Amino acid sequence: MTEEKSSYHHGDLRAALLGAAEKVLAETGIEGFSLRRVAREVGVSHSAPAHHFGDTQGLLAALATEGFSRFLNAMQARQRVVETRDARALLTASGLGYLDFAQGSPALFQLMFGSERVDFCDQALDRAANAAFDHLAQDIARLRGVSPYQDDAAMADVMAAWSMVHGFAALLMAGRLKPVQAMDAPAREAYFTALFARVAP
Amino acid sequence: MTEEKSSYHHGDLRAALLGAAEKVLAETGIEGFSLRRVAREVGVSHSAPAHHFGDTQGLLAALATEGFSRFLNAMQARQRVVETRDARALLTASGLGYLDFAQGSPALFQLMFGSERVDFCDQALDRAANAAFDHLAQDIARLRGVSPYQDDAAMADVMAAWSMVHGFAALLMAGRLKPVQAMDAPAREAYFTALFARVAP
DNA sequence: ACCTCATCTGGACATTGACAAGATCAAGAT
DNA sequence: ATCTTGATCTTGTCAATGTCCAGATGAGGT
Repeated sequence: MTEEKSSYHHGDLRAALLGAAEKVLAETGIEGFSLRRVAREVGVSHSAPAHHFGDTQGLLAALATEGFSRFLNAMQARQRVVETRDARALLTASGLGYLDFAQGSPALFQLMFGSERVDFCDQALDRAANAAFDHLAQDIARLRGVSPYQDDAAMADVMAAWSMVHGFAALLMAGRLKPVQAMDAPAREAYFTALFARVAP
Repeated sequence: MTEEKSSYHHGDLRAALLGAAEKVLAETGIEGFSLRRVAREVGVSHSAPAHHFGDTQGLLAALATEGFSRFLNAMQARQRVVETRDARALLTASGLGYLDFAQGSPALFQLMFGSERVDFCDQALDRAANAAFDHLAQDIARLRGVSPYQDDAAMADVMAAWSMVHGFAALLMAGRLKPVQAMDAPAREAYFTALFARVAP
């Protein structure tokens, strides 16, 4: 974190831009996001980001890629504090991690799932997104004892679990789940856990 | 639909702007949406929309309001073609209508649920959104025989149903439900129906 | 010492949202 | 018949933005 703004070359501008971009995204939201503002935040010229990310889509794609990585971490973090190795408890933990991420980084969550500004043709992004989803698939595989990629019923479990968590998270972030929004964090978790149990009976 | 561009006053500019706005939204998406482009589409000066809607947020709020109205219509339309009066069949029909709307107007769907550019403080918008959700609540009420607003278990059913449909629709629109996207329309409907049945056992 | 090339700067251009002042016109008041 | 009022729409303007382009800078290899 040592400040060194003497040199013409920044040293690690790409990482600095990504960090600033996340800050700007969290502050202004997707719609208010601006390349020039990100550049200002870092203290470089307005067109410096272009060299590293091409255009706005490029920067947002990189940001979303990092987002999916943290998204995966959030699910794994919840699983790490689970005492048992019970497959159902681990699946629920992933769901709670899913919610943790959405509530902790709402703008990033929205960027990853609800924006046309991200280009999923980007290979790194697609890989990161698939890795996060594969994690849920593995949870189902552990629960069912068979890989969803080889068993249609298990794949249906995956789809049901994804849809349920994501719908709950998205509606909550959109402010459309008023009865749930009135709850405090522990009550909300318990409520979600009960709902989530329906998809993996 | 008679063209009359002779007069200085348009006659029903507000409606014309709303129609053009929906067209522009569908063509360019939310991020590419532009007030000036809408004005151009109607053949009117670039700041004419401001008088009717204030600013961009105002127009999008009006657009989202109309969207929720059609959203409700889509669910009701599916229910109308149901032969039986079976409560479960009617709930499923609502879910399929939910999907119809999302797939038929993806940009509008995204505007209504996933954009910060819409101001839900707008009363008309909030009323339209609540009306659409109340419809699902009534489906559950018919199924359970008790109003969700008076019974916590029934409200949990509503939350589960909302989360499931919305998650399925949102992930499908985001291109994240690859196994489902490969299906044709009838297969997709059958698949969703099977998933949806889990939340109302 | 020189070269090469990735990195970063500064200027330019078209487009946008918002604002302000004025033009146009319909409808009621006198 | 003329005036007034207010809603509707236009024109001009400003700052901000994304993208492109030519050029400045300097690190690392030859």
